[in-house]
Amino acid sequence: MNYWLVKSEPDVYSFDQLISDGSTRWDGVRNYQARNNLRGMKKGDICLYYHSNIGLSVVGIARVKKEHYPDPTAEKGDWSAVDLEPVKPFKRSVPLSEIKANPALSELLLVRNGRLSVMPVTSAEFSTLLTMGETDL
DNA sequence: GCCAACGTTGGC
DNA sequence: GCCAACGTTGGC
Repeated sequence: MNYWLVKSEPDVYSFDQLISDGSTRWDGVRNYQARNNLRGMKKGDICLYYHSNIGLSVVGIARVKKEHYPDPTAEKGDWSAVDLEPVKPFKRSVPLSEIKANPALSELLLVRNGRLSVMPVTSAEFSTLLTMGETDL
């Protein structure tokens, strides 16, 4: 079991939208590092869901429903997509400011590389974030 | 809306 | 293979 964090702008595709859809195709990634992370996802892996631009907080938990396959939205190039399904929203969303302020999360790639949209999270970081979100898996 | 950080492209 | 120029992302 591995843990990940995925970013989405909520006015493009929010966690609430994922809940009402039941599942979604996570496509459109055009960054090699993020793509390689997508390819590392196994079915059942857990993803934290982060709202960028608006909200700036971790808002919920999703799960890998289908492992990577060629991204149908890619007209050229070697890109991948996965399918995600919602698990549950955080009881309390965790803002970026708190994440940055927490020494236990200083190595989190969200902080270290603000532009990466799909990233691995360690199990320690994951449980820290769950606690901050007042949520259990 | 601005700007910093990062990634990509292309000339040499 | 280096590096300048440019484009994009995303926080502020």
